Amino acid sequence: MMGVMESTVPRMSPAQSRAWRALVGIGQKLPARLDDQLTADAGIINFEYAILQALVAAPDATLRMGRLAEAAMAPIPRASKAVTRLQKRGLVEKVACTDDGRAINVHLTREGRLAWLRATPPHIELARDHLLGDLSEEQLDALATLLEPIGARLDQA
Amino acid sequence: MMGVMESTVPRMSPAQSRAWRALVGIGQKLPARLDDQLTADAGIINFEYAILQALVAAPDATLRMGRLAEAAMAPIPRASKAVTRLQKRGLVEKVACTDDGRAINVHLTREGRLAWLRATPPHIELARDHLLGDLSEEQLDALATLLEPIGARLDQA
DNA sequence: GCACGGTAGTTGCTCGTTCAACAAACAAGC
DNA sequence: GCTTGTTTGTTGAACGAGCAACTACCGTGC
Repeated sequence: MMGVMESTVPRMSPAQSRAWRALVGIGQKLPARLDDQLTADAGIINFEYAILQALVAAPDATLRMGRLAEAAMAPIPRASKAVTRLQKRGLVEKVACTDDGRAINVHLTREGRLAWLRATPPHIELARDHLLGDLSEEQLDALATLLEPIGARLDQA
Repeated sequence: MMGVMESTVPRMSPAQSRAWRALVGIGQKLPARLDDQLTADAGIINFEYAILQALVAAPDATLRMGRLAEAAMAPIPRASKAVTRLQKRGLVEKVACTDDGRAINVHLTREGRLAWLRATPPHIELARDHLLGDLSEEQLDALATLLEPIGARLDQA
């Protein structure tokens, strides 16, 4: 009976399961690794880095909460709490918006920019040199071309 | 001054940053997607599925806690808590080991096997058909060959 | 037999994420 | 100028992960 039941379970081809395993492995280990590097070098986690990054790239180093969440590809509550954390550490400040009483402008402080500057070189180095370092331009393109459609499919419900 | 500071920040080539973005996107979205599918179909999260999977593949559907943690590629405390959760839901049972008083044998119950059977087809379908579906055998091999060294480098401290 | 170091798991605490509920402010229509 | 509905963020509670104690047990050497 057990044998009968298990025989109905669908299977993947060897190539599929190899690719799948590799993919899942990335999904498990990459986020943890990014957090480790950033925590060690700047005392922030990856998502907080994404927030600083978005602010660095923004005009006047300022972004409304909603836009910030959007730029960091996260739901608003998550951004709101992360901003509160960063504010307590002085990396960011919240400024009430005069145009719209509901809105909050998040502004990168000098401390916040310094943290970003401290975090970024090792971050790039990890990505570029350590993880992608030995891939040729063609391999990088091939990798991106293979992954992008998968990423796109992950977005649809 | 700001310009001077920013000019010292290292940069990635276009191909590198494209591949990097794709990779990080996978790392963010894939785990969440797996949890969503498994929660919807069997009321478990991905890590709990990994535990059931390891037990299904084990002789007598039983594994010592430590071996189980190893099979699920997780530290022991994480496995311990997950097993306790699964036990409370009746998917797994803990059996004291007669040989070694410290050890705990984790055994898959009938309920647990049913949950695995319920979860697996949609899980395979998501991986194989929805996410990897349109890749040829050659592309799957290429993807795995590109990702595996990256995964390996993620393991080293 | 006992003391010792090592091993197997558990538990407590902190932290970040999620989701639903909430408050506050805007905007439109009557 | 209210009221109703919508947008913008915040907050509270529940959950899982990580890490450092801690307990309990094994094994070795004396």
